[in-house]
Amino acid sequence: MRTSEAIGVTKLTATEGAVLGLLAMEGEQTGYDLLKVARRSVAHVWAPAKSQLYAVLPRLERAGLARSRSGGRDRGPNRHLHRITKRGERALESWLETVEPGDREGFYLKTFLGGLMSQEALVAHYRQFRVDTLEQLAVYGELEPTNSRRGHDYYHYFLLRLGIEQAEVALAWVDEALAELEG
Amino acid sequence: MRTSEAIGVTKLTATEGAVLGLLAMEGEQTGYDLLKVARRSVAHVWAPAKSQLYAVLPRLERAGLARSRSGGRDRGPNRHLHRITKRGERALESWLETVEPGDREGFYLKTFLGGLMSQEALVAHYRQFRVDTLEQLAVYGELEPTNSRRGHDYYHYFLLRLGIEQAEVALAWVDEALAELEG
DNA sequence: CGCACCATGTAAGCAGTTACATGATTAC
DNA sequence: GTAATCATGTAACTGCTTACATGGTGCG
Repeated sequence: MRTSEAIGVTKLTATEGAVLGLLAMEGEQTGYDLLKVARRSVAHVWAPAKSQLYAVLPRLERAGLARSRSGGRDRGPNRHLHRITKRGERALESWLETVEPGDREGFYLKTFLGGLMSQEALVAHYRQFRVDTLEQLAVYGELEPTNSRRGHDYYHYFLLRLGIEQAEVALAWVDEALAELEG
Repeated sequence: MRTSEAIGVTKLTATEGAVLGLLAMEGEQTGYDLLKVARRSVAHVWAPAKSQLYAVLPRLERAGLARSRSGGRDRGPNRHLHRITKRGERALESWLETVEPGDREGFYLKTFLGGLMSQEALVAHYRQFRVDTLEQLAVYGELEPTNSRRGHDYYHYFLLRLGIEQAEVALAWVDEALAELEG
């Protein structure tokens, strides 16, 4: 949120984007509910700590991207129901459509919220992920022939193999996904 | 370093372990050199920022795990040559041999330094990684049948597939690695 | 009676990034 | 000249985790 109210769009961090995305997907929620939702849906991609979530919500509110109201309960601690604002929706859309080369976490998060963006934007993310994966494979391809398989290199080679295999699977996956999304 | 000088062993964070590991592997180094070494070796597993490295080195020194001397150069900024101490070696060994369930980053880092630990400790790390991978697969196995492939689930399914395929590759990889290490 | 769940947060520390700041040496 | 490399750091954030703190509700 450190930037550019001047050009009318607020830049979001991943945490902010994720929370706004959940609010957009799920509607008005308490912090507690957001945590539960996150844990049973995005968890393998993004798993915020309780303290982190409760820190982000007021930040979003101060920036005018979300608003909260005290929710209908008389007992126990005040429930704060949070919802995304129009400004928040604009910021979310702009964040969702921004492709960041090399940002794998961002890719997972944004494509998890794929239903909130245009087809073109989604495809652009997948295409960038494909490029990133190819670059990763190229790095491994340079490393591999320099590995002597002796001394410390013996141990490094195991990890190199895992990296290569993971990248190859990712490449096959992204090609299939692109075929389906663009097909 | 927040703990237990009382029992004689200092617990290390991942960053501290990684730096001590590099010092143990490469011998006396400047911060600058450590950065370069890290970038051409561990980079795909652990890639510290410059500011991070320069912050850790004095921390290690204050804890008596590393020592530095002004290195032989008259010009430019002082070169600080860092080396691991006996205490550092003990702390490193204890960190290396500690298996942390579910800590994938830690697994990568520690097995990268596999040459610095016993065969048994190394195998224990791989075995735990196998268990973690199976657990991950079990989580995906529960998620998959609940996915409707409609609405937002349509987008989540892509990520679920990637997760499953990555985990399957990891499982095959760890089995092969264990066969080689235990064989 | 105790435990799990609802619901909110604060505090403290490390992890990691980007930007700022300085200044010498070496190679083109 | 100027760019890269050597070599050191500081400042300011955000991200993320663990531990602390509080208090009501509902179930067995």
